Amino acid sequence: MLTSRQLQILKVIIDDFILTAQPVGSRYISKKESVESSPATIRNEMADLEEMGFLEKTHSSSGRVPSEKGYRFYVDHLLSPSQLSKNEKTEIEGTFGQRMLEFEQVVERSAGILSNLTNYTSIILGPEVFENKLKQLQITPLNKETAVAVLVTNTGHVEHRVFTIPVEIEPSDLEKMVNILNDRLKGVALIELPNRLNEEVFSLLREHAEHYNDAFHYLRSALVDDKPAKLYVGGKTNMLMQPEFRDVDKIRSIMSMIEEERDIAKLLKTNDQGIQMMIGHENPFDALQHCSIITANYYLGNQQVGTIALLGPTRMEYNRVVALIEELSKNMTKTFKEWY
Amino acid sequence: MLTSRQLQILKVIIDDFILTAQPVGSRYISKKESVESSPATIRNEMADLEEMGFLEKTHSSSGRVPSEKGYRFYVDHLLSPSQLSKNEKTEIEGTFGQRMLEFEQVVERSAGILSNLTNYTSIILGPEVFENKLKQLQITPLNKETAVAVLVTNTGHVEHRVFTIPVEIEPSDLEKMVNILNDRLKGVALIELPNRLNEEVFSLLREHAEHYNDAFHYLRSALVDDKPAKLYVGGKTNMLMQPEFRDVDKIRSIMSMIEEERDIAKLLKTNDQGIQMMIGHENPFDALQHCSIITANYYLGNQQVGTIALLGPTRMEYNRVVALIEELSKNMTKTFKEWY
DNA sequence: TTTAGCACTCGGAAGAGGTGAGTGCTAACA
DNA sequence: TGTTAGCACTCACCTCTTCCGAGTGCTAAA
Repeated sequence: MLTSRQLQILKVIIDDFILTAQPVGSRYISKKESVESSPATIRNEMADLEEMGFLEKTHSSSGRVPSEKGYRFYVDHLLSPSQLSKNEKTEIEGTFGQRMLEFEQVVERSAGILSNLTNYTSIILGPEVFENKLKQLQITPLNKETAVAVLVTNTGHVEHRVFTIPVEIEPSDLEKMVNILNDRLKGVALIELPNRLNEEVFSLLREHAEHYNDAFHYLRSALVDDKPAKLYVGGKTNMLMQPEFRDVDKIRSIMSMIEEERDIAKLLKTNDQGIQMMIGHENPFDALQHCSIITANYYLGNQQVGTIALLGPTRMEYNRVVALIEELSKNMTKTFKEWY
Repeated sequence: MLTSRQLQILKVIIDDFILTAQPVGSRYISKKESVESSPATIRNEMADLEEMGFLEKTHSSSGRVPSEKGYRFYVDHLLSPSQLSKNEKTEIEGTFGQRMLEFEQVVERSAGILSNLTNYTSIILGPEVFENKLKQLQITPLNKETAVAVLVTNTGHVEHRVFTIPVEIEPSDLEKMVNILNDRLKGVALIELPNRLNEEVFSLLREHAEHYNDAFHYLRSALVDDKPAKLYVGGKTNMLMQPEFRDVDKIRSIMSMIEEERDIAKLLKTNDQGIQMMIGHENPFDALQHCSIITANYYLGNQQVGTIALLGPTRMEYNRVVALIEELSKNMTKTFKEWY
């Protein structure tokens, strides 16, 4: 167990290193109000903390730097989420005070706020669209060969897909067909659509007109939804301002990963409640070994639909960031609740 | 006027510098097959070329490096667009050989091809949506207060906007209303919609039901289209591989500009036919002073709708890039032509 | 247990010297 | 008159050394 002096010293070191990115020395710590001891005593304590794995040295005669274990201990035991500053409050209230009607808008602005206020990169994982329920289907012919199917879901999300149609289809037939489809498919989850089409609707359509065999085939392909959850990224260039990422190669691997989307999306997809943190090697990706990721989920009603995350160096302002993310996920959840 | 030997030397220098990013010396040039003279002669010519402003030295005893004027002369007079390589051909044909139905898909893949094959950053400016003509309008109520308006245009583009509705509206009334709107607004350009609504439709709606005063107001706001043309960017991280952009600050200003979108969009918006090039300071933005931008337009029918561009260092493989962009803009134009 | 003192370590800045790729200039040559 | 060989010169870059200072660990005294 750590003594209270060790706790204090560890906290001072991490707090200071987060601010300056410079190794912290014993003399400097001794001058802090919160610590009374002399540099020599502090050196002894630091040596102990290093032995326990909470601190590291960059070279044999340098000051101390937090290890990943140190950060982990810090966020688990020493973290006191800070109050939001006036500036932060006004920015959040200014945005969520406005009436927003579109999901994308809320998410995009949230990502913007998060990256603006932190100088880190914000990543928001959107909802899995395929869980949405169909509210209305519309098919609009574009020319002789193609038509566009538009699906509006219960959450106000709009999907569209262009597909080929058999030449023979008549406008009036099409209308009939769309009516049947709407009648039978309303309320069905998008991912279920192709199946439902098979079971119920096919026979029904067949009764009402010819040539539906072909049409059916094409329509079905149009209704298959294989789009992954969308990723909203804010402040991509913020990473370039962090001193630990002055190295172009490091930055490139991180940015490639963000651009790739797939791995990041997988990483963020959790169902856990509250704030989650991954510090350095706690995530499996080489590119993110010097990064920390803080995530929180947001909800639509009681259902968790997406994740809001912040990507920064392991030397992250955890206390500020945690407060911010908590506040934002609350605001998002609240906004969505008002809609439904 | 330049002698043919000077032309040859200039070409060798630029070709080589584009490949290696290293200053080119006289001894090296003299060993090239295409040049017969001795290093001393070449030095004399190089001194002349420098005096004329086509070459520069990085320091007093370094080899020569092309100046922006040099590049400009090169692309104007020495450029022989290269044949596409087998690799390039298969990648393009592989993509455009598939049947693609959606505009976004074509543009996104084109951007992908361009950045993959070049290691530069590709930027494609989408069409101005507001010029599209309305094909079908649909309004779907989401809850008591909001509805989503979906607009399908003649190009298969789908726009949607959530808007507030007055509480009193009945489903059957809504259907009537949508029918009237579709009847009156089909074929109208999106940007014209709000006006048309004023002139013709308002009175018509009024005759058919009460409460349209309010509904009208909200609907109108939903039909205002202020979205700028969309930007499709591919290979954002490619810039980080160019040796001239090892400097994090340079990269940051370039990436911020791309992320910003507004200035880039303005820069790309041209009506000129054929390939356009901006070399270094020929563009007005500080961040892009060491970049070149090659653009070509693509067409929908005879109408120019968007621009396809490649952003790289001034030391760009102009001959390859020009051939590629030409080929791609042709393929895009052709694909779109088949649709309409 | 704490602290003062001291020798020690190491990164980083500054300077010196050497190397090599490249130049410009001059004078001889075809 | 244009071309070329020869040569002195320049400058980036590398390496080696030196010096400095911030910081350490250890020891012995308080």
